[in-house]
Amino acid sequence: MPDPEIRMRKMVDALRENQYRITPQRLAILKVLAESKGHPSVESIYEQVKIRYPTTSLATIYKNVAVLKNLDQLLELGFSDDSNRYDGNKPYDHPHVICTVCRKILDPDMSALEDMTQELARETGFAITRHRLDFFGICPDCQARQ
Amino acid sequence: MPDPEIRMRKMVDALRENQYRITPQRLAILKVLAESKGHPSVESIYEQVKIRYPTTSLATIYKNVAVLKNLDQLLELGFSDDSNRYDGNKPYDHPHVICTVCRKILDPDMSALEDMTQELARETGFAITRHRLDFFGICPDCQARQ
DNA sequence: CTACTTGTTGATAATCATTTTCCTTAAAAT
DNA sequence: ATTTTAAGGAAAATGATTATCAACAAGTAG
Repeated sequence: MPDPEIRMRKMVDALRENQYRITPQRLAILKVLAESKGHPSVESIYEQVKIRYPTTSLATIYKNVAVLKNLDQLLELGFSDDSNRYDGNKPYDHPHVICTVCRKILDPDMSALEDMTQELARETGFAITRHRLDFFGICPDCQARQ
Repeated sequence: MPDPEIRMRKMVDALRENQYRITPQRLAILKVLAESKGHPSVESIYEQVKIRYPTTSLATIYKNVAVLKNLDQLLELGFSDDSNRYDGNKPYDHPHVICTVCRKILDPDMSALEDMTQELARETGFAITRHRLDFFGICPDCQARQ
C-alpha cells in the first residue's frame, strides 16, 4: 500500500474517532495533503480540490485545516509575511529549509535538536511543548538560475 | 556609558550613514528599542512613544521599524497568529523561548546552532542566509500560577 | 428505505495587523 | 533664511484568516 493511502487512512480514522463527518470535500482535502510532497498553502489546496469539486469554498479549506491541526494531523507553518504552509505527512515539529526565491520548503535531517530542547528546559525552567526551526536561503535550483 | 546609550548611538549612526533624517519621533522609537529588555510589539512601542509625543501615528512606528529592519538594526520576529515582536538589542538571528501563556520572550544561550547550519548547507546545497529558532512552552512564573 | 438531527458547506461579511496614500510638516543643506 | 525633500499624521486600502448564517447532506434511528 502506497504511503499516501496509509497516511490518508490515518487521517480519516482520526476524524471518525472524534465524531467528525466524512464528506467528499473533506476527503478531497485529505487526499491533497496526503499526496503532496511539498508544503501546500491553503490557496494551493483550494486549487487542487476545486478540480473535482468546483463549487468548493475557500472557507471550507480553512475550516478543515483547522480541524486537522487540532487533531494533530497537520503541522502548520505560519508566516507573518506570507500565507501559511502545511505538512500533512509529518504532523509533528521538525526543521525546515525554505528557499526565499521560489518558496520551496524541504525537510532536512536533523537530530541534534532533541538534545538542545532538553538542555534548554533545564536552563530556563520552561516546560517546552513545541518548537519551530526554519532555515532560510537559496536552493540549488535558484542559485543556478542566477 | 550604559548599554542602551551605546546601542542607541549605534542605531543613530546607522541612520545618519544612510541619509535618514533624525526626527524626535524617530529618536523616541530608538530609545524604546534600546532600553527595552523584552521584545516589544509595534503596539507597545507606540504606547511608549505616545507618552512623550501624543500625536504620534501608529504608521510612523511601522515605517520606522521597517527602516531599522532594512538597516539590520532590528530583528523582527514574525508571528502569523499575533503581532510581530522586535529585538533592537540583538539585531541578528538568535533563538528565542516564548511563553505561550504570558507571551514573554527570552533569549537563551545556545551555541550549537552554528554547527548545525554549516552541516545543513553541505547536505542540502542551500546557501543559508538566515534562520529562525523558537521554542514554545510555559515559563516558570506561569507554571506557578496554575 | 425514510425521516430526523446536527455538523458541514458555500457565500459573504467581518476582523485585524500591516501597508499605502496623500497631504502637511519640518530636517538639513545651501 | 530659503529650498528641497524625506518624514509624520490621518485615514483608507490590503490581504490572509475567521466568523456568520442559511441551505444542505452525513450519519443514525426507526
